[in-house]
Amino acid sequence: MSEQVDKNLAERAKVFRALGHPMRLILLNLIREKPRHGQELAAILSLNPATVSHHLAALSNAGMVVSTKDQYYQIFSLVKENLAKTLDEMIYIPSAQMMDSVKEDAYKKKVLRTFFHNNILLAIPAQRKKQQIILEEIANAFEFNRKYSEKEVNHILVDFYEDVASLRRGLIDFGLMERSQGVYWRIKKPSDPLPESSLLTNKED
Amino acid sequence: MSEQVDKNLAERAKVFRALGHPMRLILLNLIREKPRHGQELAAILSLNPATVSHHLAALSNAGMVVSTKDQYYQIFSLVKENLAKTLDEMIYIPSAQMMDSVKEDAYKKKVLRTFFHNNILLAIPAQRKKQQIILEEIANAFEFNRKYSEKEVNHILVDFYEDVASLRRGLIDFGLMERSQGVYWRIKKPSDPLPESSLLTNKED
DNA sequence: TATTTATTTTCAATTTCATCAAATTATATT
DNA sequence: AATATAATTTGATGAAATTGAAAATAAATA
Repeated sequence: MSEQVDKNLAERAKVFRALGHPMRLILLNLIREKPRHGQELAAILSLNPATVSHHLAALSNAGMVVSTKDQYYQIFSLVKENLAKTLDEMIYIPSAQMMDSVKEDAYKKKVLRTFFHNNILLAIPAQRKKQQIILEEIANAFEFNRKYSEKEVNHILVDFYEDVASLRRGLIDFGLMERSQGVYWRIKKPSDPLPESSLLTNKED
Repeated sequence: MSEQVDKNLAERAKVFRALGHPMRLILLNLIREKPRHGQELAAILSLNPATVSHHLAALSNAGMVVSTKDQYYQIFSLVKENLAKTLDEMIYIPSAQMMDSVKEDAYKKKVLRTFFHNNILLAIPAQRKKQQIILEEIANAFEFNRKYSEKEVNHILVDFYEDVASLRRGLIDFGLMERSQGVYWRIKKPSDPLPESSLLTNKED
């Protein structure tokens, strides 16, 4: 439940962050006039195309714009529905959920501080609740709607912790990722079931 | 005119940036329930008071909260009026002003790129229009609603450029700062008049 | 196939932000 | 005065964001 809010919270913050740059506000207004492609926007703003691409990616990740491909043009247009809310609505957390959310947040932060240092996992926690927290954190290194080979998965995981096999299995067990014939992909927030298995018990893969 | 928009743009972006952090969203919701002081908020969130202070300063600078002093408590409360707008309204720039704004922005960026490197002023431009741009940039290093001694002013300016006397005089001439008996303060955007004097002509101070 | 055009990704340099400890400022209490 | 409490500022450190050059993709066209 409070999970839901927390998740939401991070996502709301992401929207605000995406809007928190003057150049991106100009981009949105140019796109509002009519859908445009990156090259055009870069020309208008006399900006490096790569820079525009970065900005558009941020806006796209936050759901403020969508793009469709037309020939070799990527045409960006505004998602007006997502701009209809007031700041107030974007910010609001029902007070019933507040304390849960706050406590959850404080607990998570404590666990992450304990088990991570400089983005490196010091050890795999013994408690499943804590495993869940650290695995959710690690899962964020993977994008949604993308396939990863096992090699790619390992490459990402080894930066966190040497025992990539345990991490990989944990991500699957906790429903954060799925695998089919050697291909992995991230899963869109499961309904938070604690799995039977623990990362510290059955070690085979 | 397009100045007006640009200025606005930066300010709007600042509001979004202030809202672009999960912790600050929680802070706003806690403050919404009832006005609170920093210590209380820090305790609830098990956060260092200094951290809370920084967050509240960001929210305050963006106009999302105000504070009143009561004994030695600084009580923060929500500015609901500023949360009533939709994202759309916050973002919108009338298309008439768009092109002006864009051109202005591109020009400014070009001038700043030419005359600054790593936040250091390479030279004082000869044209007053460009002087204005670089001085406005430098003026941002000073806060509003604060007094600075000449020593403090110099200390800030010397990081930009050795000839602090010229910069100081420029800030005054262009109406970006005012001085009275050795005390300086920043001025709230004048109506952009180009002064008669140029930084490169009369050099006495 | 080779070349052009648009876009994205990767990498590196730089800047800005987040966080907390320590020092400082301001007010209240003894 | 000395002590206690709240808040802010400063400094250090790590994390994240911005930017653009260069390389990699992808589609169109000669």
